[in-house]
Amino acid sequence: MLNASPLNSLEPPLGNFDLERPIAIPHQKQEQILRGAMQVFLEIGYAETSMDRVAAVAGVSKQTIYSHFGDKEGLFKALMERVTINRFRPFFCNDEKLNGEPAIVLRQVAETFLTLKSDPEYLSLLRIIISESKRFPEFAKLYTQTVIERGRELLCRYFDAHPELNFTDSEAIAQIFLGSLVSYVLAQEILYGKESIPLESERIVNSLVSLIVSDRSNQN
Amino acid sequence: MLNASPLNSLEPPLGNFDLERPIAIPHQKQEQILRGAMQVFLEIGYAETSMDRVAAVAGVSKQTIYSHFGDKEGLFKALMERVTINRFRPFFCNDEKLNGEPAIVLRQVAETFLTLKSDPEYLSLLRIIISESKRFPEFAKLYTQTVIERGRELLCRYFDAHPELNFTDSEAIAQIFLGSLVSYVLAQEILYGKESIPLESERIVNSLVSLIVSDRSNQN
DNA sequence: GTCTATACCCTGATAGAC
DNA sequence: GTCTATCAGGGTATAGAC
Repeated sequence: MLNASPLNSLEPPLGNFDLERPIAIPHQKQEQILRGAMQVFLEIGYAETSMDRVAAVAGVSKQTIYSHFGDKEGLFKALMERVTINRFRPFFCNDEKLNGEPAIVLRQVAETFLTLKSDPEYLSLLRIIISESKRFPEFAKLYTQTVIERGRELLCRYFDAHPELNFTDSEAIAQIFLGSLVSYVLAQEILYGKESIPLESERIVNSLVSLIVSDRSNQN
Repeated sequence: MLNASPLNSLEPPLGNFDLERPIAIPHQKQEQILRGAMQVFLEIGYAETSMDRVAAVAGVSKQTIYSHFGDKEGLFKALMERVTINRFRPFFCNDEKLNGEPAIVLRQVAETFLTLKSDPEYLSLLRIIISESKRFPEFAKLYTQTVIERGRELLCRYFDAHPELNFTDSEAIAQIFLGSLVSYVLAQEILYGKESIPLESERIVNSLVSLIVSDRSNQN
């Protein structure tokens, strides 16, 4: 089994991704294969995806895929590592925005996050990460690290810089803040909530912000 | 294709389940098949599950399954309908608990919900509903209806009966309350957050309750 | 390096005995 | 109703020509 692709050769042990490491630039054929693979895997999931279909969509022969990525699992891993990190890393890296009044900053964070609601690629990616979380736990962990852990850290830092918010456990509050947004997207989009129990983003943002910045000065 | 099983014969159009309709009691063989099917489907997902394996686990021949449920899709649908409704319906049906002081009632609701965190069957069910939400949207909708819609309704009714909470949009608050719990379970258990960024249930419950019951009397 | 052709396995589904 | 035996098709992966 060949394993000399730039994507795999320097790969750290599973579940121990280095988020700061720059993504290796693959050769042109590999890029072409990965683009096709992304389309198919994200559309129909791991088990349903056949290598024939990936080859057809990517416009290469099956053997070419096998020589570059070893087997189906190798292809999927290479794809998911690239796509997870590339999609989510930029999202929580712009620290500079977190300055200003809580009501305004938090509203902006929430609204930025909720743009994902109408991003089909993000929705497919989230679904496949959950779907394959048992077979490929490393990508579930990678997601929690890149999105949840980073987001929580950034929010925590902001909360701690604003003692007037009066939080006794800023980590938990950050988790609640992000979690309510994640599950709102999940329920409305992936679980078709918008078809049976629609609820506008704006209402979530308004109520969430008002809960967070509410005056707690006269409480224990 | 036979379709005379009690589970299917009276089935309403897909995506239009009647939550009040009592579940038909299947014959003994059907029960036996469904138990085996549940084990396999919840463990490894729809696409990976083979009818051979279900037959082996259930202790019947493949043909017996086919004569009862028609095909793989029919088996899965019968299973999911039963298991989704049976697992979730009782959860939000005990209205009587929702009486008393907000801080106490809401804490109890949250704690009850979070018992699901250590319920492997619930976790598998949630994962497969999300995994198959594209192929079988009807069960995603069934889930949103039985869990999210019902839960939101109950909470809304409680909130509206307690104007001192000073909510301008109790529906949105209810969504945030339940959503933060759902996503906490998702992140910690299904996405292995507890291995990399553990956070105790108690902290979530404390902060969530304190956010909700916080004094908003001197705000717009 | 990339292609065509193919080996070999396992799948969902069926036929027919009892 | 339930079983054993079997079919046709499509899956991953490989061999060998160029």
